[in-house]
Amino acid sequence: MPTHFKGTKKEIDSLNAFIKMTRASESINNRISRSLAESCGNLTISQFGILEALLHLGPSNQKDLGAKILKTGGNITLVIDNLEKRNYVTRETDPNDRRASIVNLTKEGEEFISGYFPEHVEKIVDEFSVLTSEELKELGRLCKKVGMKENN
Amino acid sequence: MPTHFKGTKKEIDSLNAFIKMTRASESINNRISRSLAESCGNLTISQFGILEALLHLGPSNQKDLGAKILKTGGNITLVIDNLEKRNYVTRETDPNDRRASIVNLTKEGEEFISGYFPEHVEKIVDEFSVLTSEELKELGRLCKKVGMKENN
DNA sequence: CATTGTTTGTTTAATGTTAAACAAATTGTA
DNA sequence: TACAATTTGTTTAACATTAAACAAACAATG
Repeated sequence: MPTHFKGTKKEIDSLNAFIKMTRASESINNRISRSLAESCGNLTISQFGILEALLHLGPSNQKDLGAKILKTGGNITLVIDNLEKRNYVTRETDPNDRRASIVNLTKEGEEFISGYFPEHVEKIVDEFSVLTSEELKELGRLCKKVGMKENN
Repeated sequence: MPTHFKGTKKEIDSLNAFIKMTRASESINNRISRSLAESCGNLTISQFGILEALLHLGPSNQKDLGAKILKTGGNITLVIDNLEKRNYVTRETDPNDRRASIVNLTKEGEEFISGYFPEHVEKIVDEFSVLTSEELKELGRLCKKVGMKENN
């Protein structure tokens, strides 16, 4: 189902790449979302993203977490609020900059995310299992190249 | 900034591809969204997707439109409602299946989407301009392959 | 010091999204 | 025909997301 758009080769190829990338990404993320809701007490993909970031980056302020999961500041406030209610994270004010809150994983949050992460990885491996290992690397490389064009 | 996760090569490569694909897709779609809001009277990316589908597929029922833009039925109802308020589409009941509404582009909707589409395409071309034409095609091919794995 | 601008996080209002429950029309099967 | 199951669209409640306005802390410059 290529686009019916009549344009230059470059336009058609760009549009096709865009549509296919969007569809692939959204359908995978929809399935991951549903898994999280089912197996993890209605955990949101944003909440999961924050936990994941904290696990791998260590304590971080909300600004950095927002940049990491590509959400706006107001949204991060709510996501952290909800994670706090679950006792998965705590906030503490940065002594070096009292505007900033440093978000920390609690013991409970750390146990949850590190325990669930392998299962999450297996789901993703399964999603990409149609690609050869060369294709997988190439896909990563190409998406990185496109994603790097952040600054326009 | 590859993931700090320790796992097999396949796990790491899958996770990297997933993260990079998600980031690339979301950051591009965020920018497209913002453009639509600014230049098109707060048109939503879902609304735009529906108009685009109608332009290229012709009149379609809500079920098919939902499948096209990967949104749930209840959401399609609202999106079509909002497009109706803008006088961009109309609903008519399918004479062959009275459960179904066939959604049509109005003259106004058709003029809007076909007039704006070239500008939209240029934005996308620009987003992917960091790739060579071979890379562009390969990205499309790989995403298609991953996206086809719909049925699990 | 005072002022000005920036950064960080919060709040609010408007809207989008989903899942679940539902009604109506259709289809299949006995 | 009658009955059950499916399909299509709608409604509702709960929640996520954003942009905009805001307050507090910081930084820079006079």
